[in-house]
Amino acid sequence: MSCEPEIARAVRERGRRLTIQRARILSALRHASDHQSAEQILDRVLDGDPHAGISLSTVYRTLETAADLGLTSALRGASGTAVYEWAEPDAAHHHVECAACGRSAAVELDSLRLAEAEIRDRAGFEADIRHLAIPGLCPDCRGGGAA
Amino acid sequence: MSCEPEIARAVRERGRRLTIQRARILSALRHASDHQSAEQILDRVLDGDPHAGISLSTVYRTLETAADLGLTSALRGASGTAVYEWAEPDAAHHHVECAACGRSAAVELDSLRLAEAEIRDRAGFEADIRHLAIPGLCPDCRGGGAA
DNA sequence: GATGCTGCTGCGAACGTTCGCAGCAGCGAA
DNA sequence: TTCGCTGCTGCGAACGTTCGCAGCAGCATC
Repeated sequence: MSCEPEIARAVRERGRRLTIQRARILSALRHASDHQSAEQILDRVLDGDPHAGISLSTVYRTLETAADLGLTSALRGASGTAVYEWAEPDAAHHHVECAACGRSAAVELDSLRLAEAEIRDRAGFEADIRHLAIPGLCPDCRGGGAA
Repeated sequence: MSCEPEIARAVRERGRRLTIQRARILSALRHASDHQSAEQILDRVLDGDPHAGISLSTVYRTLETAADLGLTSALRGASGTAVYEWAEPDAAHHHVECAACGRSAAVELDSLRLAEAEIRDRAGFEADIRHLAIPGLCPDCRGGGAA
């Protein structure tokens, strides 16, 4: 886990305490290849160390804190289950999620950047669409279900 | 409640059964001036008739069914609590919700229509952004919190 | 190394929502 | 009007998530 010092620095630099739990949870998410639910992250942590004694509450709290710090980003879709990913500053993207099969895809959408500007102009809101899983129907489910 | 025949017709026309519960629930939402949570709707129904004996499960199921039929639209925001509104076909709009105070606003956004087209082109997904409360910070919370 | 502040944690309860089940009731057919 | 099919309902349990609380432990200070 070569990235633990990096995580430690990132947490402490922002004036937060580094706890064993935070290091384990963030490291697990850091090494995950794709979106992870809170429960999946806890499984990963306990997989690495069954005696870690980390609770699900702590996973949720850590992920929320880390999102505040800009280390992770949370993604809440129509399914109700939130998923989390390590925030790569370069890989700013948007997410589409199939309402039927749950499959998700990442897309880079220029029009959503426009939309954020439009929202600021019209309603004065500072919107953040990146943390949103846009519901929809994927090609497969669309083909099978409707036209 | 002059609109009950209208609701009855709308439900039956689409091959669904009209039950007392559905009529009451949809009528309550129809006469509400703004977004209502499932619990608020149940309160309204029981307020009109305390002996109605309608359960929260039925409210949720009815609202989901009605959304399928295009009668209502569900709106799931970052708060986790879903709210529902009567679907006015003319008033297609998008929703922005303040992550800090929960206040929401409706905006008509051309760029989100573009985004739907862009998503179709790039990912093949048929997206529906209208049923989404876009998280953000309202002018008040933005002013008080950050800049 | 010892001490103290306070931010963080685990526990368990509670929230809003969904699901499975057995029974009820709407609506078409007779 | 009666009958039967089956879609709908109420109940209660379960899900994912959040919250309050008391105690623990990171980190700055000495």
